[in-house]
Amino acid sequence: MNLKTLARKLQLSQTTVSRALNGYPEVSEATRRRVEEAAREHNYRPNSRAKGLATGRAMVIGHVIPASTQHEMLNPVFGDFVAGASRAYATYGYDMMFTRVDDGDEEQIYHALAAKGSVDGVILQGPRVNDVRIPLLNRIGLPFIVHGRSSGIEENYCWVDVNNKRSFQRATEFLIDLGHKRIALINGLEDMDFAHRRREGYVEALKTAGIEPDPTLMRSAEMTEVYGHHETRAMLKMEEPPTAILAASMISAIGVRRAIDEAGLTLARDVSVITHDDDLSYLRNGSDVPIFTATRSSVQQAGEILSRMLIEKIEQPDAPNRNHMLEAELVVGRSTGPAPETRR
Amino acid sequence: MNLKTLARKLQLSQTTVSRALNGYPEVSEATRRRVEEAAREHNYRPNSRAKGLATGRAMVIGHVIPASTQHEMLNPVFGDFVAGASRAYATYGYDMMFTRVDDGDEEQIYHALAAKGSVDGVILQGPRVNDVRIPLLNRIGLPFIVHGRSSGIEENYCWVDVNNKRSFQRATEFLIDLGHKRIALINGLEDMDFAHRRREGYVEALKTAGIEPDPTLMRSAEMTEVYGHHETRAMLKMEEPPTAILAASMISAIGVRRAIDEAGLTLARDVSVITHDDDLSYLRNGSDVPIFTATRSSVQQAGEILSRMLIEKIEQPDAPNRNHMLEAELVVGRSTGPAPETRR
DNA sequence: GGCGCTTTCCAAAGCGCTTTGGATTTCCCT
DNA sequence: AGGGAAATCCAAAGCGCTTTGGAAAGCGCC
Repeated sequence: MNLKTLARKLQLSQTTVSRALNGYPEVSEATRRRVEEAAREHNYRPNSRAKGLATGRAMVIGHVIPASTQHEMLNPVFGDFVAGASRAYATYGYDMMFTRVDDGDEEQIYHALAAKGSVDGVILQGPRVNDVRIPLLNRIGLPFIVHGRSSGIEENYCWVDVNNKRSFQRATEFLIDLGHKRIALINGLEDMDFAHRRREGYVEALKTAGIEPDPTLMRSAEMTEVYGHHETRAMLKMEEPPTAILAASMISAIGVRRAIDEAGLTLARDVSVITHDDDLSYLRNGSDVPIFTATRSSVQQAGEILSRMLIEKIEQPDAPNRNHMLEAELVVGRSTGPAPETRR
Repeated sequence: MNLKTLARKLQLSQTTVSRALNGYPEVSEATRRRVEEAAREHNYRPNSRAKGLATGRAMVIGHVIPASTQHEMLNPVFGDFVAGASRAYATYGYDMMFTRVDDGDEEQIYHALAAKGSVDGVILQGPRVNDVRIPLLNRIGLPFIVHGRSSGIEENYCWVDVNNKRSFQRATEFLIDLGHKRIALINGLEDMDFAHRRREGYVEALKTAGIEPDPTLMRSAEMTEVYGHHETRAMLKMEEPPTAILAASMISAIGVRRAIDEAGLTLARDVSVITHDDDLSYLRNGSDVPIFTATRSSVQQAGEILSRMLIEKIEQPDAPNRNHMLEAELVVGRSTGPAPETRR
């Protein structure tokens, strides 16, 4: 069923039917009702490609997912983020499209998306330090918004980010206040901007407290469970092992915990752990009492805010770029306690 | 840059340029090269909506994601599945589109997708027992493939599934062979087909061994960490607690493990655990030695097979429906041991 | 009754591509 | 040289929608 046959069936012109369905005022309420009725009955929906061609709008938001460095899609954070984003899309009538990109082809892909006109805007996930995609997108002129920021990029762009530096600074201070001096950081990949900032916060808190940051206590990699386990096990075997560990995600914290258990140590008593908690639905930080002391910020909520802002940007291209900083809250759970030395 | 201006620039007709770019033989190699060169130089890409309108193909695969019962998207499995699928899409030139659907609107959504023509086919994720979406899609005539199967649906359809029944049957037998008699099942939601089948396998193994299934040892809910923890804690407080637990996913198994630790018991020695392992990239079951004994089947691989089969179906609509059964392998890790009674 | 205004509708152009049906040129062979 | 096949190109229609620029009808008003 297409417009033409529907119009013929109704003995009306395509124009009138189209206008009736799109809420234009030039059509009487009576015919509008008649048209809507018929549309429902015949299960008519305007062909999205034709509509897009005519309007120049795709009503689709693009997500470009790096493939070989597998961060984004495989990271459990991805699902929650997308769930949040989809909530906003659904209310505004947008669909979301994912395009996989192999490393190095990024410039290509963005050019292609813009030229093909298959999306009205894109969400830039997982920004790195000095991320070239930002100037690229500005140059191309495709509306975009960044989930996170990019240190080193001076250009003006739209972003939503968690205050990663502050939250890890606070977490570190919290441990210092508990008497810890050997505090390890099991960070994400530090070319990722969020990890870069977290490290800054961690280092700054240490320095402020007069503790010299120890490079052997700072690790960086993709935030898997196995990674958390591996690094913790290694560090616990050190001559002066850490008494506290900052982990980058719930998943890696689970690995940290496994290593602590295996070493015959007790969480909180022997080794304190603080993790960042993205508040993932499938991996809640406990039910009533949090398992881990954590810096918490819902990535699902971030997704929703982000996509809403992008849609606003698409619909009002000339509005100035907006930003939104989310503060992570520090929730105290069962994984932290006074430093062992302090106790004696 | 569009076809028209590109053609004008080349002093050629649109027809010739289009044919040159789409590999038709009616154009000389010389002009083809000239055209390709110019297209590259001007960064020309055919507008996907216009192309779609003309060809009747969207080159997009749809994923419909249930929203309120949040299983699919939030489940960490989602990311890995999509990553696998995207690999196939990328090689065949398809994009993937996600549409969020609130409960009850499913019929609507599929009708809309088909009528709007915004996708060439859909992947049906998370089939339930007696899933009405299958007859619906058959009726609508939109190409689709099911990730899993649906018990109770007799219609002919295309699917890829893990042999869930067999794998849980084997896992249960494995525990029985170790002397366990009180074996608990912490299952997923049992209106989901995969969970339904796992339970069948579990029950059948028990009965075959002459063990009467105990309803108090069978739990069912969404497979979160907190759920695994909660049910395990409850069961360990029973008069006759289980000596072995079958968990439905790595995430819930982590919760199971946490409850065992908290109860002061030791994994494998006091309580054995087997889990299903979807081989998620961020949640590998250990590095060299598996953490958990598990039935393992890569969901990423499933995604790839599934999307490839769907594309084949789209490109050859008249080919008969194909199916693909994946066998989960049983990997023995450090979470299982002989039943406590047996040891004395 | 004729004028202007609003209401209601329509024919046709245009979005950017593919594809049909032909036209033109080149080439080879007898 | 002439005829047919092969190679190369093109004009125009069509995909299904929106939107422009009017036209027709209905209305009150002087």
